[in-house]
Amino acid sequence: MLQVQFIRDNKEEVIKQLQVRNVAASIIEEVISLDEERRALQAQLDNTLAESNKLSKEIGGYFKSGDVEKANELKAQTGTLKETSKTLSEQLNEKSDALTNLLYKIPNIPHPSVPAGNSEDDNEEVLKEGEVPKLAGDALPHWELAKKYDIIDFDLGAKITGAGFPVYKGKGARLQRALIAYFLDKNTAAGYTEYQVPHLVNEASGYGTGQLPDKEGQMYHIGADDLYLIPTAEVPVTNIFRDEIVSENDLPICITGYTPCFRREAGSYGAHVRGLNRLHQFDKVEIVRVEHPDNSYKALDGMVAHIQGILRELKLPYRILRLCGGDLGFTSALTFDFEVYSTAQERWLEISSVSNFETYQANRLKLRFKDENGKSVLAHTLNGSSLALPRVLAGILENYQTPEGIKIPEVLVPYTGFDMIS
RNA sequence: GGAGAAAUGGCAGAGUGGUCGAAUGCGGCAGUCUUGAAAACUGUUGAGGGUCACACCUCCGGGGGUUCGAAUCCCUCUUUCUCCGCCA
Repeated sequence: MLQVQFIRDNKEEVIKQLQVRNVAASIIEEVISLDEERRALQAQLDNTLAESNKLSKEIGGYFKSGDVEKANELKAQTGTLKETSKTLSEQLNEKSDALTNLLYKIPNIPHPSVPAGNSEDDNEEVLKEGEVPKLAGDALPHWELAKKYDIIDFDLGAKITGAGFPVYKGKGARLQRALIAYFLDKNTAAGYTEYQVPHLVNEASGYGTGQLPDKEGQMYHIGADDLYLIPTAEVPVTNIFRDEIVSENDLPICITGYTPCFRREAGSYGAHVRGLNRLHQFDKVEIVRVEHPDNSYKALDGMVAHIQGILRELKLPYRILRLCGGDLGFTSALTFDFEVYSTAQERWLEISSVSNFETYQANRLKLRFKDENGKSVLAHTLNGSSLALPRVLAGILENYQTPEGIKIPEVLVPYTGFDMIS
């Protein structure tokens, strides 16, 4: 969430910049007035407590010196102070909660380079690269290919669990494993440390990265234990740093991790969710960075370049989009989406999303570092997929299909142990 | 799952219901000494709110309670450790 202090100090600017995301100015006004009320109550409470602390000390003194009468006299005075402080702290809690809840509803301030816009149609294409292969007229979409070569079984997954939980078989399963290993190797070679993290998280972690409270319906919830299945590794990985103060020398912190991801995707249907296009469970390798604020945009560029490198090696046609205000994720200040061209479906598939959250997550997480003056400063957090497996797989199947079978991208052959699915 | 013990500052580890935000050691930082470093010595060193700056307030795993006053007493939750059971 945004920092109240920042909103207070930059009110007009905040209002203006949030208009790109259609946030009403009245909400900001409300934050400011709630904060004022909160601080006024805090001051009153503090004074009341100070008074009663003082009295208690005096009473202690009298008891020590044996002046019980005087002590009891003072004791009588504490009653009303106690009442007052109780009422005040109740009011204060109410205000603080109201303020926090309101702040939870305000999205991150977009970076100045974020274009205005309402939907994905307004995203700005910043780069397009790679050759779209010319396929034979009878080129198949990946779900047909999956069936033809018996490498992914959607019906079987539906039988065991439900729609959106595919079963990978034989070379299909091996290709998945190869991709995970390849991605992790690329990331660790680029300086990211590999982590294995839990796939279920508690409520506090959900709040830490901003999935809660507003995206509650997107996560699977285990009621009996009050845990959530992770929708992305971002949640457990970023929460490693919840309530942490790291040393400035430790920055940047670069972590990569592979996890399955679980998303309810309620309300999704139709042709766009066919095959691997949208799943309830899928695999993803994620990169997460904790950065010094001065360096975070440079780091974002570095992450974009890193993912470009992977896509070039895979020889997949892709493009990079700068998300517009309307399509930008709630917690992000600037996001680049990567899309791979699906030749058989003749459409672009999102395979990565790389974002700088600036201090938005760090403020919720209380993730800070000590600067050179010994002051605690909120760090910047960034993350990106490198990469999401299903759509990369779809892209490979569709773009690498030949009459003889599906060729395996060269860089993956050492990982798969075969160069053709036929 | 059953029985017991514990949770204190970056770490280790004291703490009697009343100047305890907390002894002491280690670590960190600054200084003295040194050509430099080490050692030694001196000082400093938790977080948040609040203020122009002070004052002041809150925090000793989380939440609640007793009390004029709680790190210290009570309840509850969580976590860790030991023993038993089960188990990849």
